[in-house]
Amino acid sequence: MKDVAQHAGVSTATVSRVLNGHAAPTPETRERVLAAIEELGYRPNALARSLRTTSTQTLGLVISDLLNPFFAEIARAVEDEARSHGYCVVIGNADESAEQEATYVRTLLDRRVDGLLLCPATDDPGLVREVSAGGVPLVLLDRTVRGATCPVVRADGSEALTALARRLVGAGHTRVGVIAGPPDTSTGRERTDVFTGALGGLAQVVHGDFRQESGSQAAAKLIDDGATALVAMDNLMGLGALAEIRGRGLRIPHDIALAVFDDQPWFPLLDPPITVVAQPTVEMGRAAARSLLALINGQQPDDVRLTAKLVLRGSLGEAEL
Amino acid sequence: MKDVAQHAGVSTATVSRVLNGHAAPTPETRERVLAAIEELGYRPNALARSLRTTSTQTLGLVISDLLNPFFAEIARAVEDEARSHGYCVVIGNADESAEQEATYVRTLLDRRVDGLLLCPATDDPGLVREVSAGGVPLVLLDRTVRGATCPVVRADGSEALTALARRLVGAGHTRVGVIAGPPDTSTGRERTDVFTGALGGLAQVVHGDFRQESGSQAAAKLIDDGATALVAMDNLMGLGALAEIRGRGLRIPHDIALAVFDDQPWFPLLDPPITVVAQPTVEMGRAAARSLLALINGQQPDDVRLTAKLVLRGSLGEAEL
DNA sequence: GACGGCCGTGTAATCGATTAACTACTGCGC
DNA sequence: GCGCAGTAGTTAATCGATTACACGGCCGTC
Repeated sequence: MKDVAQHAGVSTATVSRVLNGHAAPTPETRERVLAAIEELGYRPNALARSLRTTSTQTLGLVISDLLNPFFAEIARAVEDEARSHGYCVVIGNADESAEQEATYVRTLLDRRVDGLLLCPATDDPGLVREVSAGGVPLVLLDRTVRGATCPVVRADGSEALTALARRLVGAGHTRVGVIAGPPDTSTGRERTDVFTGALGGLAQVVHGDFRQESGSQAAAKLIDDGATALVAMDNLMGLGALAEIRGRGLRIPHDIALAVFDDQPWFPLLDPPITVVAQPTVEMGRAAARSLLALINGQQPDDVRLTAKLVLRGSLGEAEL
Repeated sequence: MKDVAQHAGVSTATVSRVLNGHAAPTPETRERVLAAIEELGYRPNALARSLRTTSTQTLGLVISDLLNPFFAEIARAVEDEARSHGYCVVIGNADESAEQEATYVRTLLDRRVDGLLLCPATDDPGLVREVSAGGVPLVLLDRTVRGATCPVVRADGSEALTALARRLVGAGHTRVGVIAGPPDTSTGRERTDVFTGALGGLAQVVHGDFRQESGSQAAAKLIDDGATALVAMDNLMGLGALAEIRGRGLRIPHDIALAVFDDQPWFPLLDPPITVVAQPTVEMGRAAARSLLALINGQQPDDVRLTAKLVLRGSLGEAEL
């Protein structure tokens, strides 16, 4: 910056003013400064600027698993929304581990992100408190924690799950195997509670960990126990269940029905296409980013609750259509 | 930091030494400082530290599309490798747009990443030159550019594609539709060249843009032109082709054969499972991160060329088995 | 013609760390 | 008792920006 100033025959203050679009500098001075910048290929140091202004124009996003298309879509939406407001997003991959999640959150705080978007790995409010104590704007996404005091953005699947349960009962299923998420996550618990409640005793629950392998294992157990329908509460576990079903040579929906929480672009291409509860991922990501930006600007955004929809496609059998 | 120093009755220099594990401070002093840090909940400001040390312990990664599982896997692998060396990764999503790619690269440079990993959207070496001119360590990943002067990490699919072509010819296919990538990307061109060369005149090529929609359109055109086999040069275009095939009620492999470049976890679950050329994504990501770290440490890593493998699964028909 | 106001720039303090150079103290040998 | 080496800790410069305040020139008014 000093070089630029010297080159243009002005002080660094003037260079800074030109850079930040202040009213002061003469058009002529401005021109000289811009020429010098161009000539020297100068680019301002964002670190120094942030240090001085205490604003990084950066949002932190800590998600549970980048390989899960659900979170990838959310990340993408958050990024789009943030960018359109001049913010940049730094993504942290917690890998469904509370420990790694904490590490990432701290790293992001150390780098002074202007706000943080978090998909908490567990119910534990400890980390959320830590962030709040630091006074950093925080919005929870997809999942919440016990006694959360910050805005939460998530999808409500109750209606869709209730409708799904009704279909299954109506189709005469007697044992519905539920491949549930971890009981220490809000989404894991809530979805399972609503769904088993609506099934009224027909449900048999096995908990997985939101990963493919656990889906296969849970499916195996449930099939062995005589389940006539399987419902996976997350798309990766759904993939695992599907693999197990195929591995055993069972046919959907003839031998067993299947439904999955979270849609995927390839679900409609299976034979039969998979019935799902589809979350509005893009909306969730955008809404979360908007809430966080509002919080950063001193407003108090409300919680956002979007609605997940039941998409019937055929994997439950004719009964559904 | 001043607060901590005051609290512990020492100077900021001493606090800094404790923080950085310097030899100087007495165990007793160290203890007092750590206690003060603990008590005040102090966390060092990474911006200030980086400004002073000119090292951010951060790698930039600019990929073409986060929603493409191929890149998501790479990102994941890069992150793992980087983290294990104490580095953090900032991901930028270029969305297959050269403009957005340039924006991201500049943003990352402004934030003074210690090194940059780039999956270039096009062949154009302009951006690569810009980065090199800035003296920032750079490694190209998956794709290269014309006259690249930096290390490149990629997968070689020639062997697999040649074998694939041989199978198709052997099975008696007369018109093979190739859904190619953009001709201004190295992967798009190379894969197509090798494959059509090996097919010796049986190939009909339509270019897509590495996205699902373009895959469907290309497939439609090729099917209309009487293709008996379709090969998509990227997994998203493969997904699009599959959708088009299903949409027309065609059966694989009876009516048409299909193979895709890039594997996906759900390809084996289709009926029939899809034959693919599988790239070693995790290896690629790790290798790229390692090369970049080597470059940062002043070494001169070689280009890395990994091998993609043909995985036969059934979507080419009995001929393949 | 002198004075007050306004405008474009420059000077210098500041953000929060790191670190070279210096100071103060301890203890040892002669 | 004195000097010297060695060690623990402090002072202050520095990284590259932003910005409050000061300064000097120009113009209009009485």
